[in-house]
Formats: sequence, C-alpha cells, structure tokens
Amino acid sequence: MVAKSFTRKEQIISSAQQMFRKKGFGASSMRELAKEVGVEPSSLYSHFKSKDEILKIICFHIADEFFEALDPIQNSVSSPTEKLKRVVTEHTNVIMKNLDAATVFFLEWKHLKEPALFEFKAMRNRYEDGFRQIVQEGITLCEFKNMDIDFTVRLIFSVLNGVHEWYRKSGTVSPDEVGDKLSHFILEGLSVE
Amino acid sequence: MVAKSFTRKEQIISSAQQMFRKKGFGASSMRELAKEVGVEPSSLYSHFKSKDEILKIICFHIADEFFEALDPIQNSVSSPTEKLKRVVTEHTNVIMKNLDAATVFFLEWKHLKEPALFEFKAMRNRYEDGFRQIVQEGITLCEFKNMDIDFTVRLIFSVLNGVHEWYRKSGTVSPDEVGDKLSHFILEGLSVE
DNA sequence: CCTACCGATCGGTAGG
DNA sequence: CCTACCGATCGGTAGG
Repeated sequence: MVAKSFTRKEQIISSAQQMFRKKGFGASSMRELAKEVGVEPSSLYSHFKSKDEILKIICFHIADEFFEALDPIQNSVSSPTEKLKRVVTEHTNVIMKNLDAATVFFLEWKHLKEPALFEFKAMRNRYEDGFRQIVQEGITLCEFKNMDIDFTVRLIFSVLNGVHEWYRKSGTVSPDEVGDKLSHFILEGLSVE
Repeated sequence: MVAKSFTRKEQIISSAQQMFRKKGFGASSMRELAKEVGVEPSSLYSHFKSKDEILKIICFHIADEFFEALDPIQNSVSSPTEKLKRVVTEHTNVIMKNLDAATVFFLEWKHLKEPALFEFKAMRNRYEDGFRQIVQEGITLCEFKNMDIDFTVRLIFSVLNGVHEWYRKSGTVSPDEVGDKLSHFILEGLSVE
C-alpha cells in the first residue's frame, strides 16, 4: 500500500476545512491557518489569491460531488421510489465522507463573495431541481403522497442535511445503514402501520 | 391600539438578531451594530458588557421559549402521537415567530464563551430529553416504529430545525398549516398507503 | 516560501 | 450617551 502524499495546497485546504467548520469562516484567520499548516501567513497567498478563494474551492468541490452522485440516478430508469432511495444514500455518503467540507458547505456558503455567491445559488437550485423532478414523478405515478413539491423537497433536504450535525465517524451506525434508515424514515415515517 | 414602545436595549437586541443572522456572529461588528441603532459604538457598552453577552441573551431567550412550549405538553396526559403533534407545532411556532433570533440560536450558539457554552449544551440536552421521552413512550405503546431513539429524535429535530432555513413570513403556507404538515410528514412519510 | 510591512478595523475602556 | 483613545489583530502586498 502506497501512502498518499499531499501537496501543500491540499494541506492548506484540509486545514481550512477543519478550521472553518470548527470556528466559522468569519472567526478563522489566515494567520492561524498558516500556523496550523506550518508556514508564514504570507506564504498562503502563493497558493490562493485570498481567504475568500479558499472558501470558494471548498464549497464548489462539495457541490461537484453532489452532482456526480445525482447525475447517473437522474438518467436511470428506476422507479421514483428507487431513485429517491439511491439519491438519499448517495447524498448522505457525500456528507459522511467529507464531514468537514460538507459542514462548511452548509454553514459558510453565505460568506461567498458576489460572483461566486450567485453561481453557488444557481448550482444549488439546479441540484434541488433534480430532487423536485423525482418527487414530481413519484406523485404522478402515485408512489408518493400528493404534497406540495417545494415543501416536500425542503423536508427531504432538512433530513439529509441534518446529517452533518450529528454523524460522527466513530459512531455505531455504519454509513450504509444511515442511508437506508434515512430513506425509510422519509418514505414511511414514524407511525406503526 | 397602543403602539408598543421599545427600550434602547430591546432595539439593540433586535438589530443584533437581524445582523447576526444575516452576516454571522463573527462577521458582525459592534461598530456596525451601533450605526444600525443610531448611537456611538461605545454607548452599546452601557447596555451590555460585551458582544458575547448579546449573543448569550439572544440564544438563552429562545431556549426559554422552547421550554415554555415543551413543559405543559410533557406534563399532559395525551397519547405519544398527540404529544408529538403538539410539540412539533409549538416548536415550529417558536421558530416562525422569532425567525431572526431562532436562526442565530441554531447557527451561532457555538460562538458562546465558556461558562455560557456549557450551560447552553446542558439546556439543549434537557430539551432533547423531552423529545426522547415522548418517542420512548410511543415505542413502548406501539404507536411508533421500534427505531433507535437517539437516531429518531435527531431526524425529528432535523425536520423541525430546518424550518428556519426555508420559512418566510411572506410565504403561502400559514404557520398553523406548517405544524400540521410537518407532523404528518414525520409520522407518515412520503409513500402512498 | 520568507522578511518586513501597510492601512483598516476590531472589541473594549476611561472619563465625563 | 458621547469624545477620545488603547493595544491587538485583521487580510493582504512588495520584493526577493
């Protein structure tokens, strides 16, 4: 087994993900980030133009991962129920595999500066559209209850995106189980029968 | 109808709630807050000892509201299903009636300084215990599926606490409807049958 | 990747 | 509630 070697740039991003998650973007400083990495503060600027650029890279990397998970499912021929199960599992896997970055994605995106902020919102909207399509299809085929689609998708995302708040890698539940349980809750709820 | 008059202290807290929500605690400055209120920055310190104290007041005020909603339900004699419906409605009402403050509560509590931070976590845990009791009771009485209690409560809170992210006072859904729909989703899920 | 440094802004205090 | 001000820290740049 060959040990993976990290470039300095990757080291900085990795440390930034941890720090932005733990302290928030606004309360994180380039000086402290530099100390964490083991270089002088000004050296960070030979890898990144600004603090904002680091946030941008983190957020858009996670966005890419979400789309890579969604795309093949959208283009598949399964039933809406099957599609939903798969996309729930894949989406939560992205979160669980990138806990630091995903948490930054969910909590710190609003600090993105303006060209990036607009682009971010547009991407997020496109992603949510994928979920809306699946829900719409499920309603049309009478697999899902006839609820308001926007509302339904918001509830689904509440459940999915809450994962970053409670999931710990050391926990007793395996990542595979988490996806199954979330799907089951979303589809069947809490009540018996 | 008599117009409600606000003390300066209340004005400051109200502005702080909006600002902390919009920009985050770390990116909000006392200078900007003072400008918003219409006083000199140093004048804020005759009402509050520190920026941290303002955050503390906001977070613990909302915590009080949540407990005031939970207590009478916990001590009532309804079925677990009824209790859950009521607590879901009350909890989401607290969020919807205090959108700015509730958002700060959910997103910025981690910036509380240490004696307050510890106290905050303890309160939150007590509150979650109330939910755990209801779920436990529901499982015992065979009204709820026999799922892991901690996991179930986390999913419930994911749905409830997601409300602050999408609810807008200008929306088409009335606050009363929101509670009903959330309860229904939590209890019955998305699937038909 | 470092040394040296910039102007701006921060939370907060003294004293009235 | 204001004037005046503190030391600390911020993101970032010049130049090598």
